Amino acid sequence: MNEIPKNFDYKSSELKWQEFWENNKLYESKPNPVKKKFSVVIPPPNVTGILHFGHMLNNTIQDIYCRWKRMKGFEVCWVPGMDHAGIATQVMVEKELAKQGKTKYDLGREEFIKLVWQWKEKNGGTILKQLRKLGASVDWSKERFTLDDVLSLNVKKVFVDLYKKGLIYRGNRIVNWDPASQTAVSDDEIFYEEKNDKLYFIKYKLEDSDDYIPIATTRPETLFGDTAVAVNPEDQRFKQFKNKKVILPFLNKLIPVIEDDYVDKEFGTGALKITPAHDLNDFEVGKRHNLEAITVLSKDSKLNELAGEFSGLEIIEARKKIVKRLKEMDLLIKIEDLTHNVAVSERTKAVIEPYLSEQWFVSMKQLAQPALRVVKEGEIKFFPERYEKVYYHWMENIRDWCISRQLWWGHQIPIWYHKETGEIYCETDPPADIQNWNQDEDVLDTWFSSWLWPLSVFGWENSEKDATNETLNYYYPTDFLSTAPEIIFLWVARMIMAGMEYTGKIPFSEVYFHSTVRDGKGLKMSKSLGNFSDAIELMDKYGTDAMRFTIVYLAPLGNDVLFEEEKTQIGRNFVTKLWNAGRFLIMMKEKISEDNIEQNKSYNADLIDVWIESRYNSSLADAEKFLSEYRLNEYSKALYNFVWSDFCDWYIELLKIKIANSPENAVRIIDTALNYYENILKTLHPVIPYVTEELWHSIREGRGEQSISLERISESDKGNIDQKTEDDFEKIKEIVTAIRNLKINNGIKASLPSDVTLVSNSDESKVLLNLFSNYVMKLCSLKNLNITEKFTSEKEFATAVISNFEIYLSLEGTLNIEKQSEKVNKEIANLTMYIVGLNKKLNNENFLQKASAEVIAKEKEKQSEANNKLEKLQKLII
RNA sequence: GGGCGGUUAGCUCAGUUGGUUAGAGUACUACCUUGACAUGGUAGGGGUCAUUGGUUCGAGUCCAUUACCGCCCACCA
Repeated sequence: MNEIPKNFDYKSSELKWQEFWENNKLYESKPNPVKKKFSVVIPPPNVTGILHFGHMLNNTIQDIYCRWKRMKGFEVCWVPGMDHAGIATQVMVEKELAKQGKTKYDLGREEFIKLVWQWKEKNGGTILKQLRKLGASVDWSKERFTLDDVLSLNVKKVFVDLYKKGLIYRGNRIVNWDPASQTAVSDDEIFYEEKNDKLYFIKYKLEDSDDYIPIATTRPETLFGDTAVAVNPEDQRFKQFKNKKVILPFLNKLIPVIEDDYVDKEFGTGALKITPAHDLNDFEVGKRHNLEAITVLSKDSKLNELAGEFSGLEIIEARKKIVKRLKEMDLLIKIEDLTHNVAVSERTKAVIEPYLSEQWFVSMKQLAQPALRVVKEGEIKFFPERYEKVYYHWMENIRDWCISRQLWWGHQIPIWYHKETGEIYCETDPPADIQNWNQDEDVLDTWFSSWLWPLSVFGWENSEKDATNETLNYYYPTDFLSTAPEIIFLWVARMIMAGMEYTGKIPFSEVYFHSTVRDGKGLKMSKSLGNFSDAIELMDKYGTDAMRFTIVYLAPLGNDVLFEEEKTQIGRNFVTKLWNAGRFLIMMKEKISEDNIEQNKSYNADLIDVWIESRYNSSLADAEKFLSEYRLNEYSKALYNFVWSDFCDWYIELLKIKIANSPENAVRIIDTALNYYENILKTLHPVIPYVTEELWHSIREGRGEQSISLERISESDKGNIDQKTEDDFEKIKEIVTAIRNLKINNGIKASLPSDVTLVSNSDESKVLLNLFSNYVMKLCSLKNLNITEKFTSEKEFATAVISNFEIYLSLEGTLNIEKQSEKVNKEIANLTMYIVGLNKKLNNENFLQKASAEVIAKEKEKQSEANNKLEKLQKLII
């Protein structure tokens, strides 16, 4: 056997196992009707993506479940892949082009797309390499990309299908227009910025008098598109304007005064100009009152020909000039400062222009119904549960989905317009006489391919063939989805809708929304804030296992993870501890075989064996329970505590003594320990894959198994959980701690052999102690341990009381009487307070009447125990 | 503005249907280079459970209120 280094050399070992797993195709899955399956699809990261803490957490979680289920005997299939990420990718390539002083128009659509593909092949997919480093046990043979042929065909099929069902329509809608990239962006691709602006108060004169309605606006330049002035129906100030018309400045056009609840009486003047083509709310008002929507801005945010003398001007300049002219015409009342939120494009940072344009929409109401039902009826469960409410609210108020994007990178819309007749053709394949048709220029929203992901990765094709598609029928619906809460609507809800619409089945049964990873102060990690740690760098520095363990240990269900580099010590130290425990056991095993002492054939399990068996099964049961509840931090803590405290601090320490005491049982003892250690490695493998694999091979050297990840984790055996033994053991631990405590507090070196007398009247306790006296002596460095019923002595002793034991530590002249009695007095004081409280409770008639008999009995027992202890303590003082 | 979470030791979190003197890890302090591990061992100090009020024999736990933090939705011209 090779010398085992003091620390795990993760740098070389990680790569070794990662390649081993992949080259041997350990995680490739095939439908296996004999086994239960566990299938998961990865939330496809952007092809431009780089692994950050969110990915690390999310993929570690998925890997934990996949490895755990695999080791529980499931046929596990975890499908990896990437998303083409329309805007992100296109913007990235456009930036590269810009460095060469070129734009995409210089290349043309076809060449540009070629270039993006080249970029993808060369630079894309970094994140998949990083997933390998993370140890993700995905099935690489099933890797998919949302622009793969099959997936693209699915996208087209679904578009055509929904179009023919009348669920996709073209409409004039206000969209968030990004003037910089010249495309509509979704609500999720914009953010709001607080901005200081001006609020202009303008007179709109009545047609037949000199009276006017004062309106307030931040955007006077859009007045050319005004088609009404609206007031609140309850606003008494404007009653006389009801059914009247006002004159639009510059154009001298008459527009009606209308009443609508939408208008806030308190804001501005209480009268609002309505510009349906350039404001979302105005558009809604316009629809209610049948108003015309007049576009006065061009796509690059300049006033168009309707603006007369101002046409061709940029917004800001036009605004200045218009205000100046209004003032000259005595139509400007005043200008106020105003702070308000302005929508900004996430990608280009340009101010979003609400713009009326022709876009393609999916009608959502009908699709939402079944998707709402399956969550309400519990067919799909969310963790944490509260996201169900969020989901209901959104689904019940769902809006139509704008799916067209004015981009080149993505799935081009399968719609062709006849050059002459304008007729619309919608099929997956182009029309035969293609020269007479123009295809719609737009591409589909990236989420239009992602919402089919759980179906399309398994070869679904929306045809009769699906019924006999073994892969699809075996793996779909998937079992588990782990994702970020931000994309509950963008992605999760839509996958449920697509699943229900196309298969009548849910796409997954449980959804876990993982924590948001923040910095130590609770701020979201971002490059601009500079509080961004590089996940990969830290993996290199501390080891992947340490990072995986730490981040899971820190992630409570439903709360954020506050991550700081120094916290990585939790995982690093634990991995080291695990490593060294294994190293020690292997060394012991070697040493024992070298000693070559004849072994006893019969070995009877003792209390320590029963205890560790019980603790192992309890911990395993806890771990499983926490996993099933998605309480990952508790799961990792349960294992951490078992390994560190029970196994290393107590079991291994006891084992050293046990072997020294009975070398004729050494082989049996160390083999038992190694067996537990193997079990520990297995239960930890899902969260700490590399170290456990490495150690497992060290332990089982020459026995030919492939990988620990293909081993089985046994069921936790409730029958082997022995609460009585665990309680007894706690008593021993208490006594050991108390004796050590006495030594330290009396200035006796821990290693100095001392005499201790334990006094107890309980036969049961004495039997227990006698069994362990040898261990207690070693653990506390005693030269004598006397167990008796009565004890008196003239010598000086340090004393303590633990449950039904009195402990006397011989001081042999080192006594510190003051310190000693101070300690006991303090304990007596505390105990007395406690007893007073109990007495009060037990003398309270109300309590005796209303509390359950069980509770009362419990309280009485506490009382007598406390009195008992008090009595013993008082005796010590005298 | 509407909705939803959270607030327990310096920090990160547990705390079951109300019933011990509220627990753990970490950080801190002291001691220990004991033949796996100083990325270690042993022990110790540290909390009026955010506020106020209520229900109850009994509240960290249930109800209400306020404050602060966070998230989601909407975005007011």
